[in-house]
Amino acid sequence: MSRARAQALAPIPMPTPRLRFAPSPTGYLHVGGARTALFNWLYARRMGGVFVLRIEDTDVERSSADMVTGILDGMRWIGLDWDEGPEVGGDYGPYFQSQRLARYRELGEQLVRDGHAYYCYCGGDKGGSSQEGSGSAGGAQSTSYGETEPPAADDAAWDEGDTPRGESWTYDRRCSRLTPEEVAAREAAKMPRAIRFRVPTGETTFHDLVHGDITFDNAHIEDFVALRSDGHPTYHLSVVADDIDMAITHVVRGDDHISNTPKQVLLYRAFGKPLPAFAHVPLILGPDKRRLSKRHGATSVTEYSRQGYLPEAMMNFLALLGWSPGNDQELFSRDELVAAFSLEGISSSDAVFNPEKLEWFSAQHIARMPAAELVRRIEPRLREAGLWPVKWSPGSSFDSHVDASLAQDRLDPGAWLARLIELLRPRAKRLTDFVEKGRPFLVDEVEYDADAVKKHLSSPEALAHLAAVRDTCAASEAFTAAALEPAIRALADARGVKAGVLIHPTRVAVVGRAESPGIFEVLELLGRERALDRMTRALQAVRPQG
RNA sequence: GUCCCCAUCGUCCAGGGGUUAGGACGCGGCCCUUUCAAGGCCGAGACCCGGGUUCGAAUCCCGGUGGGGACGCCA
Repeated sequence: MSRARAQALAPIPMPTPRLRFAPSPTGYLHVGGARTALFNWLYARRMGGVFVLRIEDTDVERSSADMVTGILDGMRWIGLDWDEGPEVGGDYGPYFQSQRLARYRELGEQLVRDGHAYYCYCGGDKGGSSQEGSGSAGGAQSTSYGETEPPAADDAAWDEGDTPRGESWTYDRRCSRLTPEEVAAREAAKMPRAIRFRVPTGETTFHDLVHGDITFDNAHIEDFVALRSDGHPTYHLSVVADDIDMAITHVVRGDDHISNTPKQVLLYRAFGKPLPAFAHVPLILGPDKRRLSKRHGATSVTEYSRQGYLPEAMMNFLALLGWSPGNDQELFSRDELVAAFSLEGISSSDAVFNPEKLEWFSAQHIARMPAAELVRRIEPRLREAGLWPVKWSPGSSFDSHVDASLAQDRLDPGAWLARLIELLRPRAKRLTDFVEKGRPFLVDEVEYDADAVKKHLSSPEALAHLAAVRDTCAASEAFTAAALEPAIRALADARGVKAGVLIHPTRVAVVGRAESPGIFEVLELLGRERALDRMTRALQAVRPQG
């Protein structure tokens, strides 16, 4: 606190915050990565800093250009833009690690020269690891069922050997002890060599903005490979090299990187560079509390886009998954999030992804979206479903399949569509709902739901009511909700029934379903011709059975 | 197994030495109502356990338990 005061008195020039999101293009953008990107972006925007997008494609085998495109699209969909990176460039490029390989090699050699690393000729396998435990045959870790579980009671003997049970298999550093002659011999033999970092003894501590100080005993840190024998860097080297070269000030990433951080801290020190600020954000879990993955269903943001969730909702939802403004506000626009965001608000415990709440956010953002914008978002979906009712654009004429009587009523297609959307809006959770619930208004032939017909349109009484309603509607001078409602209510009185008794069959007749927006608005929107026609046809279709 | 992180309603969060422990999603009920929603109101629902510090602990400390993550020439 006193430091903050001192700053207020005599501002220390703070470098512009530079944050980055550094996805590996080995898969689509999933919600966990999206949230990490979001937190970085929010903080950069909040602080007036720079948001860098860097593609970590050093794993040539698993990376692909398609995935890069997918990730970029996913970020754009959520509403994240980047100041430096693919497609926009920047002063610290290139932003693909595959284009920075020379730099990593240079840095790798520098580590060796400075004594922080050494050449390792052990090859791709783990040769030189600790001996296998006496009981473990095979050594295939992934099928560890029986042999990794020692006998419970008489396990004292397991602890006696010089390879204590449970010791992690760390590289035994054999190549670090090679004499210059031995190294020369191997070089002469052109043996492939990797560069391994020489982890010093002692402890490594770093400060984490969400977890506080975290300390690791270096004894638990392996002499990790920094540069592979094929000349490609490992993640640790490339990340540190780039974060240094790109002047990254804040590293905000998933909790799963905490155990990588001490290795990277060691690299920063070996390079003689100051550490960035670290903030490790909690992970997003599935309902089973395990790390979110494909088997939990949709995890790619593209999939949520396809399912019609609003990107505003996704951003809002993701922001609140592991972060809080400190009060009870939940609904945020993008600008409000930027204004409210702080690293202090990030929580330290993992969060379970709750699709139902995401859907609620989506409904809330739909409810708040300006009408014109909503139409713009819905249009491509209606077109795709063959339901777009306007020939060219809002303001021109209706497509042929929409009732000519609408044109007679001198309704502008854009206005008509806007009214339809407003009727649907409070019932919509996703953009797909507008297609689904709007369909009866946009087709020539309604599909009749069998259950609805059975329930509301099968009895002789219901059909008689429907016929009466049709006649009343036909007689109504104006085909508007305001005119139809009193007329139909009066009809109900005259027939000695509640209005609902008339309305149910009418609804099923005109939209084919038991649910719809208010029936009077529905009738008005449908227009006289289509509404009467549907009632008539319903009567004809059902009568023979009644 | 080893190391690291974490622990408030089912879920997401707020709070935090003395509170009727707050909000949201979901759930139940009521209101509104022509249906379905939306909206409004009400309700059920939580501080992991054990020690310690303290007049007082959900809150601070320690231990346990539980959960998660990491232990690659993947990122």
